[in-house]
Amino acid sequence: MQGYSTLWVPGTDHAGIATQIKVEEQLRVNEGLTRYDLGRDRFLERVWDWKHQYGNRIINQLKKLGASADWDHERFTMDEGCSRAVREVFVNLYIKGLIYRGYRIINWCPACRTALSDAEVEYTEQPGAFWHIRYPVKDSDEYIVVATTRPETMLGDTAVAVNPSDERYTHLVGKTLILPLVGREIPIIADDYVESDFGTGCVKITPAHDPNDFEVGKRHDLPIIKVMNDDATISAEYGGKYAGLDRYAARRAMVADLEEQGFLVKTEQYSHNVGTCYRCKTTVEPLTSDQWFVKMEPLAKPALEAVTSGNIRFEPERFAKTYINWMENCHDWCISRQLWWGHRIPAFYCDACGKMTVSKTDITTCPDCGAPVRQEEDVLDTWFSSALWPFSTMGWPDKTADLARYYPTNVLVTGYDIIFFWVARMIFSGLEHMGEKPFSTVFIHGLVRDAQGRKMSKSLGNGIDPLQIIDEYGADALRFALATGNAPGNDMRFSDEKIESARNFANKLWNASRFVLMNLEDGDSPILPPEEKLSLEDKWILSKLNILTKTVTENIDNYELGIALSEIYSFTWDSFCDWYIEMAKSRIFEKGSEGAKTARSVLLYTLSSILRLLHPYMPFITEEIYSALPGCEGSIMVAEYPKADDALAFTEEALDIERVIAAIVAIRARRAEMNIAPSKNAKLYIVTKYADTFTRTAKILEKLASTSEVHLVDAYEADDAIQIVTDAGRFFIPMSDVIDFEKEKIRLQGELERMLGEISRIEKKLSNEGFVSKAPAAVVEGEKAKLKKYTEAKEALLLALAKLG
RNA sequence: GGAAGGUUAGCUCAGUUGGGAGAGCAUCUGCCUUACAAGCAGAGGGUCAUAGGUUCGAGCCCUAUACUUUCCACCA
Repeated sequence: MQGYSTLWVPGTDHAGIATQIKVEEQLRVNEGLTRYDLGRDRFLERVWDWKHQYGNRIINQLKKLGASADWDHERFTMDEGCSRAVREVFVNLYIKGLIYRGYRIINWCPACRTALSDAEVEYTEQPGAFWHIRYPVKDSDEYIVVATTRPETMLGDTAVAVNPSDERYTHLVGKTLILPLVGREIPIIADDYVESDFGTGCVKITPAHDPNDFEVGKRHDLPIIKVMNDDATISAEYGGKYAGLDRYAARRAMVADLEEQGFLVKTEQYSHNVGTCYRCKTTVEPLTSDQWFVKMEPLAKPALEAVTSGNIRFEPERFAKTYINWMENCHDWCISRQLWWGHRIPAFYCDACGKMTVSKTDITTCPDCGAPVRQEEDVLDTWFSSALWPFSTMGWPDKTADLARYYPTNVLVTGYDIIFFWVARMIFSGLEHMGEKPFSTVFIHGLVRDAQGRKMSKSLGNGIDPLQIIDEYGADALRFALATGNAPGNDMRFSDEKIESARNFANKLWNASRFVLMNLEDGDSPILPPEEKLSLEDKWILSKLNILTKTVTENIDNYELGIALSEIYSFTWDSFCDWYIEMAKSRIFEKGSEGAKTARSVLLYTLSSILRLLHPYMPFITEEIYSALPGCEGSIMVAEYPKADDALAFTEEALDIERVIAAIVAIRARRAEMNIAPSKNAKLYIVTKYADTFTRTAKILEKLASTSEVHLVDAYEADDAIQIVTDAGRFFIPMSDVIDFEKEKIRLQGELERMLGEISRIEKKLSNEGFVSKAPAAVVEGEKAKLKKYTEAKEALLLALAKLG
């Protein structure tokens, strides 16, 4: 609408874990099969079937919402183009040494049977116990007590650590312990990682099942003993009598045995944070495993710099801190997943010669020895492909026209919950592979919660189906409700009241439009007549519209969508409907008159402007109404967005109407207070120094204040007042109740100052010879016109101030 | 443990260079006034969490406290 070429790429990612779980569940429930029963290829066919059946839902929801996306440009992370980009990136990073394969400790979900990245682990506070266990020192009566929340992992203990400065244990460092239940000998080591004042000051070290222990193990060159299988049962190799038991069953059994054999010193109740799988909520088991990683340090550095330098800006700004904090502290990114649904890692193993080949294209034989190769079974983290979205969707690695035109893009809009998952990774991926940031501004919005403020979730069943809301209230109402009364980045509660109010607004706009349309005559258009034909109230609404246009544009430019919308709302409802239309009626109903024609033009002009200002928020109703207006050709989608025009700033006239409105409000209030029925007309005597204003608006007063006669009396003294004369008596309203002279004075002075500022700014500009000679003539003329306008406004303000004394 | 946010009308929330305390919903009163009862016209309702400070002036800026939400890290 503002004439820019824009692109919104709609699309979806393949949601690796979530989708695979869903299809596996379907398979199990409907056919009693597992994915292994089908085998990889046939299982993937099923997933694609599922994708084709349900994958369009999001897209359809977007369409139903009226999203103005480029639907021909729709992309999916598993489509051909995106997949090609994934391979390109993977191989490039591998060659650069930024992707490596390693035996590391990772987060393992025993239910999904896959590795998870750090970001995919959610911590929840859970009650647990803290078991204090006695570890006897070899060839001695001494012992050490360790405290643990996961006694089952002691099967994999390869040391006990104490703090080197902890004098209680100094004499034991270097000695050997006998691991209870197992009988294995393990050393006592000293490491700064241990905090003396927590627990007993002694930590059992299980490098295979704890990330910190893994680090300690590396430092002390400890063996890694992995005691759990992929399904979190105890392994046969190291499990002894506990082999095959589930981790929790093993825990119970071992605690019982420890107690029986006198190793259990005490059991404390203890509440602690437990990592769970973000998809299935199963408690994550840290364990060592062969996985693929992205080396983060070299990527994080420029990504950090891009934001700290302001090259990429977060809106609202506070989210930059979230981002920076994460980027500064992130570990290497585990990108392999033991799933089938996803981009299969393009690494090929030769069993004959042991060589591994990473390749952009599929290979069947080893480039070294010619023997057949087998491809890596693992797939990539979904976010690995989502991270490439800004360029993978533009045809990269080819140098396409789209890529040249739309990379980098301006704004990324997303929720704060995926700043780490998505935004961070798009930024470092874009910088690394394109050599340039993917976008300039990250516009963060909050989350929609239910009416009680809870996060929407499947288990609570408190989610909202947008399609159902749209069905009931309309897409425009939904959009309005989501945009209004909400500051950027803040969560909002979704409630029926809110959407009903939005629906009512749409209804109000519809009815106002009906009024305008049903009163039109042939030849009417939204083109304004010359200024001298405009009435006071015309000038008032046009001035207000002009201010509105300015405010809305400024706020949208500043990403303040909610403020902009509420301005449109109150202008439309309060100013346009409640006052202007009511004021215009007296002229409108004088069919065939010049005044009626003018009023219709102003109605059309204002309505058309409202529709265009509102269109980004409420596309459907605005399009529908706009298409019915005379002089509004084509789709509103490509109509020009209103621009502020100071030729329509009628400051003085607007003030006059504000006074009349104040008077009417005061009269109505007094009537209501005195129980004068609205149907009862009253006579009005206005004693005022604003006689001129009230003369010109007598008809409006008559109608909107339910009076039969309006009499004006010039005032020479300061005893201005409105008198209401009815059968019931005579009521006085001091003019000072209607117009707060002091406040008005302050307001006018403020206005005057602004005008003087504008005037001096323009005068300075015009006195600059360079500007006058070099700027286009139209621009110079425009400035001169503005100067004239402002000067007039200044005179008017001075006059008004003089009136106030 | 670290960080960010919140505390404003009965409820849900706006309030962006410090000067008017607001909206929607709810409540009360009166109205089917020829666009609209999903509406119109009135009305009531708030020591802007607390305590200090800066300022002519603070919901807004500073300091501290209380309560609360979320994120990150995670002590075995």
